[in-house]
Amino acid sequence: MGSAEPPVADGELQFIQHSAARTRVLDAALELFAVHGVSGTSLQMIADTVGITKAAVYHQFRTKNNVVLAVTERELGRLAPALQEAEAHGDESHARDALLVRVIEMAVRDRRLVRTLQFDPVVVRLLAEHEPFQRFMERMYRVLLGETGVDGRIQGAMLSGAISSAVMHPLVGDVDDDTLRAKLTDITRRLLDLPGDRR
Amino acid sequence: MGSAEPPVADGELQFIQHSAARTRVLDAALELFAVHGVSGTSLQMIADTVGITKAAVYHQFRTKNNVVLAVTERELGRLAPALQEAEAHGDESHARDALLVRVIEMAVRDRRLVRTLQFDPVVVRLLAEHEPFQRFMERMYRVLLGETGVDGRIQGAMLSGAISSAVMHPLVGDVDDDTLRAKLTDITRRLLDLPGDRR
DNA sequence: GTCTATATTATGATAGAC
DNA sequence: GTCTATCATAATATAGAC
Repeated sequence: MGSAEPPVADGELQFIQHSAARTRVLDAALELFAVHGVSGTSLQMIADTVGITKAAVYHQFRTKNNVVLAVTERELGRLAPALQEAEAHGDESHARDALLVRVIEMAVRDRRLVRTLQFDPVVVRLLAEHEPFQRFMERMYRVLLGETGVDGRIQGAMLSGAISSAVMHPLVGDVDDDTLRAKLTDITRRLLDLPGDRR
Repeated sequence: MGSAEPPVADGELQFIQHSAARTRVLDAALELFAVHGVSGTSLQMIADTVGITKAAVYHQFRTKNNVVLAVTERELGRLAPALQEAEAHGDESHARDALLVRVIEMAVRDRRLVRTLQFDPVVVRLLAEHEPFQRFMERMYRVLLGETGVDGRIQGAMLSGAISSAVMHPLVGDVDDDTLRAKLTDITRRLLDLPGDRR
């Protein structure tokens, strides 16, 4: 591992502070990923967006894959504090609700990024292959769903997709953030209460 | 428009019969798109999977984009009969339910393809840019949602994502088709009834 | 319908100067 | 931290023979 690059996705996911230059690259990459997908985004496009050359990007990240990793890690890591708070919370039901609110908040605010983080094939493979990501998502679902039988897992899958889709779907492109957040929170809460009133 | 290629996505979406050679290409393309995404899939990969050369693929489709178009058109077109039936149905509520069942059926059966058709950036752009696709999706949502205020659109966005996600999420990878279809139908019906019992 | 061969451009990646 | 220059490879696409 080179001296320029921080450890990538080993240990627990957390907030990671990047240098200004790296942050510019990651911001540009994320924005481009959202529009063209990861595979449809070249390092040249990223470099052009930042206003530097490819070589300068390679000074910050050894491979394109490391850019994808860093982006995914950074964005997922933004949920880490909310997750930790929820896990520390005494009341299970309140913890779930609090985390849900934070997840919806982030999804609504960063609508454009949701498709990339949840559905891009490259990111999906990353999430499946790297243990820290898996562990993080497991913790998320443990809080959001409680114990996970078949019903709970189907429910969780639907929930995650419903939230994602609700913020990125063309149907709701013109709905403002506040309205969307409110409706989404409301419907999601009811969805979680559906099968047998599990509260 | 060349003599070898059929009209692509003008007029209404419908079942389209392709030649055996074209069908082989489209099948391979769809399978590869599902794994690597559209941008992550090259014509070389498609050719290799079919067992022919790139040139042979180009004999069937003038550009890669036309392959993507044809794939999208073919798969979406498979819902056309169900949509027409539903539109012809007298009772609005029964029509909605019948279409829903067909959509879920197809989503569950072709789990691997859902991510591509619903979320791949290239396909999403296609759907947004080509009128026939837009018109088709409008008709789908008209039947599934009835009149479309803000609430209905948010609900529709959630519904589409919830179904998609429920069939493609790692959480439900080991759930068999029958179980998944049953639970999904059940939860979806309840989701549609949620805000103010709109039946 | 499929092939070989080729043109053109873009891609991920590296070396070394400033 | 950024640059110019370069490399090897892979991409989309075409021409023309069988």
